[in-house]
Amino acid sequence: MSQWSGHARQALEGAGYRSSSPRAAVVDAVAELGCSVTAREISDLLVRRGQAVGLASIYRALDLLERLRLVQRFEVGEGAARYEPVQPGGEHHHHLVCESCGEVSAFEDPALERAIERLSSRVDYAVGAHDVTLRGECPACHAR
Amino acid sequence: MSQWSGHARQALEGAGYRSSSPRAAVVDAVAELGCSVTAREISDLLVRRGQAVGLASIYRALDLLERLRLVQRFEVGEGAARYEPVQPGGEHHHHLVCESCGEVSAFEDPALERAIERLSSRVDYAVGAHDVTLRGECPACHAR
DNA sequence: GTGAATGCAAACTCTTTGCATGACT
DNA sequence: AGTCATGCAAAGAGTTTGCATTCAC
Repeated sequence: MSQWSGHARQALEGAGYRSSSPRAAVVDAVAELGCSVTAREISDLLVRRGQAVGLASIYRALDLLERLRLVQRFEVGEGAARYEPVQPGGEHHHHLVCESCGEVSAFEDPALERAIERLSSRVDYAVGAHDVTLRGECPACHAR
Repeated sequence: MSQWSGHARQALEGAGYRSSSPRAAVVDAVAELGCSVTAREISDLLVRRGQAVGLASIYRALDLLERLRLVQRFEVGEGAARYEPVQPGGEHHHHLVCESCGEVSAFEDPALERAIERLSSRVDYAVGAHDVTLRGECPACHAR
């Protein structure tokens, strides 16, 4: 994951963007928090660390990272957008959302990826990305 | 689709909810607009028809329909939630979103459903629902 | 008649934007 | 020096909530 932050900084620089410390702090926070982060969570982490960055700048940084395809934005229906680092290798995962407690966890499934790939070549859209969300109850909530 | 509105009204009544005309109008609007509707789109349709219903009541009705699993809520990243009727038979589809013009269209794919089903039984969540979004360019935007 | 549903307006949350200040190259 | 980036505060959009009124049963 730390390898992602290097990748991201390099990509930003290569695209001609300045490497200011607020921006770098956001990149680090995304790298550290990893899968499924909220703008507010990034802000909270940076405040705790004493590197507070204005929320507006966090959104601007995330927006930029998204345009450079360094993060992917998605929503699971809590009103807040979630972001996660895009791995340079292309590996990626999808999400399980617990409808009781809101927990978001990740899974990978090659068979699912293959099905989506085959499907993508069949539809009339030029498909560039996809995401899958499974909803249900996490083991902890289910036990009750 | 009209069969859905009957199903929905019956389910509402059966669950002990009053059948007021604003609520019925929302059900009809969802049935008519079908796949992928926004609260504002419902409101606009009802205004055009002269059956205007307050936005708050539309949200309350949608919320209720969702709790009764008569509609499913999802978001494709435009800030507004989308809703669609849940067919009693269980047939369902997923969505293609054009990243250029925002158009949302639907597709079905049995192979994808099978992959998700197999996957669902393997994860440690009790999976109750799923959704898949493919993002890319629609044929019209791609032509440019 | 009684409790549920509605409508309006105010409140909230998340996100974006305008603008003056400050920082990289 | 010249931009680009930041921070703050205000503006926006979507959604929710409080409360008095209306309506279904």
